[in-house]
Amino acid sequence: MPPSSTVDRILDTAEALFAEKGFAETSLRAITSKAGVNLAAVNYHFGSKEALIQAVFQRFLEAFCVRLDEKLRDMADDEVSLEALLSLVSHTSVAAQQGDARRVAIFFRLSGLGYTQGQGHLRKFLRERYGDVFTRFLMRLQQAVPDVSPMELFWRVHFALGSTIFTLSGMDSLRAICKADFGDDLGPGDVDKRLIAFLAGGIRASVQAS
Amino acid sequence: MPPSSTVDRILDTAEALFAEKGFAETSLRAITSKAGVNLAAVNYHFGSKEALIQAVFQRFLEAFCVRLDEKLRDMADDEVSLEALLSLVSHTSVAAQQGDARRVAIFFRLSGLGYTQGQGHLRKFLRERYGDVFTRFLMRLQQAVPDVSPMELFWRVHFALGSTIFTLSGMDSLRAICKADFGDDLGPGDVDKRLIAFLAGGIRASVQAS
DNA sequence: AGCAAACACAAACAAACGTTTGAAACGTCT
DNA sequence: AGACGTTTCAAACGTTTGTTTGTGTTTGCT
Repeated sequence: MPPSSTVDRILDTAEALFAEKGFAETSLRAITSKAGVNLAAVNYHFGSKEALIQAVFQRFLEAFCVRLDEKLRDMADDEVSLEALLSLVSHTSVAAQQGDARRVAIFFRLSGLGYTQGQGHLRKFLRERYGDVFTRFLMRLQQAVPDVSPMELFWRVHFALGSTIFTLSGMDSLRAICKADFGDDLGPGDVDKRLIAFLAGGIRASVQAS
Repeated sequence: MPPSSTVDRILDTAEALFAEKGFAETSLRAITSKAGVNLAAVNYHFGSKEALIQAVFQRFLEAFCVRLDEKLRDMADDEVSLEALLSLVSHTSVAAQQGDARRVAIFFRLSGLGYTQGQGHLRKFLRERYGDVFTRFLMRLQQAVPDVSPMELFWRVHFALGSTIFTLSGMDSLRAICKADFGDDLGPGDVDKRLIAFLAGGIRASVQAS
């Protein structure tokens, strides 16, 4: 095991508990006792609870953004479809978590919480640190749907982001309901396909005259 | 003013503070001091903090569901377009808050928090109490897009719900960004139009072969 | 071996939390 | 007026929170 497994155990446990209960609802004592480390370890290694939250985010986002950026550069100047770009995000998310679909869901759940909770100082942090990757992705999207004006695209991307975060946040519950109501047991990949089709349809929607 | 203005002042203040900071992050002391009432008033009038949260929800949802149900019955067996149904939700939300767009945003922000936070016992409460109105609305949607299978529609409605909650949760921030980046100062109505177009496009998207 | 830095640990800290208490103030009856 | 139920209020309750402290223990370097 790694030289400092305490740090990793804290990060892993915090990630899971934050996603399950939320930030404020998860105490350091719950994290440390479940992780099997001393209570003071959090403040020793991370400084504070808020710094822990940022560290949890950063660990995923770093991996995700690096991989996404690589793939975007690999595409060079190729023309890529809207669906391909959306799938890219999905696949990169999964790959950045070493194929663990459960952790992908956890991360998006965290994103949703972080996006709405916490006065947005987390959002500013993300924008400053990974804003350029996001901008690069946005330009690719614009190439894929040249008929949609930049401002329209801005809004639609955020609409799509909402769907994604919301869906992946509660995917387990939704899949359970789906199975109960329709008898269809969908895998995570099936949901992804449906979501991407929905998002592509929305982003491509013709602008209606007002 | 009403006979019991204490209850209303608590509800109003709690609604705003919950939306701003989240449930766990908002203390009863913050609510009561801002509302200008005694700390013990919450437990006296509502019983507990959790009961307060439910009361805040119920006040809006009751008004919303009653109005939505009325409008749905008024439509009788008319054929209504998908866009018209989505607009109906939007207009009903605004009407149920007496035209106060700020409070509509607050409510959707609360919905988003309630949907992800709190182990879902709030979601169960909503489903039990207002599930039939939701079902009735869903049947109308199905009529509007008969080509989409029921299960597909189930998923797409939840995708749409995610977009809506997420967007209206952070609409103010997004509008500020939009103004800064594009110089376009959109009103809440403009965002609604764009959101509805996006949702309609997504819900109507053709199912792709897998 | 010996020293210093890094880490783990139990214990305690002050602050904030939701909730309860008992008495004061209020309005409404007969 | 007096008595009653309702509401308000300041104060305190017992927990739980994040953080800090002091003291061991381990680790790596010379």
